[in-house]
Amino acid sequence: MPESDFPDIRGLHLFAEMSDENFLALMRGSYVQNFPPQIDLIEEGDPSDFLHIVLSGSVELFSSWNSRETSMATVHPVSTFILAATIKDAPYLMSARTLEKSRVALIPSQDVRGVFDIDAKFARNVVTELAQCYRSVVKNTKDLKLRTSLERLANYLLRQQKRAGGKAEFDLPIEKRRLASMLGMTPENLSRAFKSLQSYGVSVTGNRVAISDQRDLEKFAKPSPLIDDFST
Amino acid sequence: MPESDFPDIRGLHLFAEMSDENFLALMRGSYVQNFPPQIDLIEEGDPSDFLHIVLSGSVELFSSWNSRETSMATVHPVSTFILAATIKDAPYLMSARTLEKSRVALIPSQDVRGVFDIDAKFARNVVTELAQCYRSVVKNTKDLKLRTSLERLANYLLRQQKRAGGKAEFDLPIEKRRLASMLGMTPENLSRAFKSLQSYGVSVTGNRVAISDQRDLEKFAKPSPLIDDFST
DNA sequence: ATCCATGATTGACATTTATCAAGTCTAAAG
DNA sequence: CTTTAGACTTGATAAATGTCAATCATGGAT
Repeated sequence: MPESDFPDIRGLHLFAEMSDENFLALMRGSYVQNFPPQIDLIEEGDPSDFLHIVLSGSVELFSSWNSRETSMATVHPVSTFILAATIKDAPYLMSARTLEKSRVALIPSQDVRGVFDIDAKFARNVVTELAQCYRSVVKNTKDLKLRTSLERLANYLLRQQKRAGGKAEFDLPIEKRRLASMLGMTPENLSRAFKSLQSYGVSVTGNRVAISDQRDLEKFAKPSPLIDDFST
Repeated sequence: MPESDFPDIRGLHLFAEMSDENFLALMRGSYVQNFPPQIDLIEEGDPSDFLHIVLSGSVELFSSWNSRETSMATVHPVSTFILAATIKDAPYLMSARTLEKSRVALIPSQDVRGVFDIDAKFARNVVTELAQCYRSVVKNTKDLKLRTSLERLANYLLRQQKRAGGKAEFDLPIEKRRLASMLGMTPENLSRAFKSLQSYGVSVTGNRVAISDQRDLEKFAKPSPLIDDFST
């Protein structure tokens, strides 16, 4: 791996506090690769040989069963993915593919587990990261089970708006078909859901979303920190 | 906490490998309490002051939003719950209530975090436990998003059957209304789903389930280790 | 033993969501 | 500039799921 990539990785909370020695040991066995769009990086069920880090571009995590497929998450730079499988030395539960041209670092799982055992700071941060991931998935489950698809979309828009700086207008960061799958609905249904949200002041043209009546949309969406907050 | 409860807790993988000294330090600040059925132990949103351990009885984890409620998991002895909140020092994402008369140990979260920082073995096992929890929730999400309610029920029955020893007959370990909520459906729908599964050789009387044609049910349910296996 | 509260079931119906089949739009390639 | 492939949309329809109301168990309490 070129040393120019070190800072990005070191900047991740996960790697920020470990010793230089251990960090370099991890980097030594790792490598970086550039992938074109729509390339499968991981297939669920495979042994978890590498911890992956998206350095640029973006990666979709998805799962399949019985010839159905669903989007589980989109990973943006700079983030790791499939940490749990790496730590547990268990098969991947999700597949991964690039959405666009992407640069991905690969750290051998064995090395990660090795350093985990000897570097307490790293171990500490692995735990924080895992706890964070766990809580994200729990929130997602609550979103899925407690809300209708229309409510999920409304709250998604509010989350996205906040993430984009809170302005009344912002761009959807992913394709609508993928968004539909993330929210657990069909693309057709998403189209109709956007239409229904017009009554609450939401208008969409292409990827651009405008929220004309913030108050009204929030009254409908009823966002909750215990489902919609990123951090906590 | 009475010393008689120590072995049960020490027997948990989470606490099995830490030093005696640190284990006793944890126990020193902890206490045990007996609760009647249907008592709220935790309300989501509260600060996570204690790591909880079910010693006997059983506890339901559930969540609410907009006056709806959903069952997230049932915790059986001997297991901890809400470890992630404790470690992150973040508010609980789920509420908890006893389902039956239950004995619950409470370990101050601050102590858990303290020992976590000085006991590498404990830290190691916290990570394993968290990774396990994370993967469980991911499997649950796949179950919810990739399967219809009928398929979820069929696979639930197969999992329960395996857990009960693989016999053709076994008992449902929870109320049907709660099962319905766990599976993301209404009690009425669960009733109809059981009826629909008759065509695949499933018969239910009260809590007793009998599977007459294992092959047929599996052909319909299409269980997958990446969704239905407990361990991996 | 009877009563009563609670959960489970059933039927009728409404709502939500998915599916299928056209279409429209858009952006990149020739 | 035109073509074309893919995403998006729309309408019609079907399937799945939820709601409401009534009824049927079942197991404790009196």
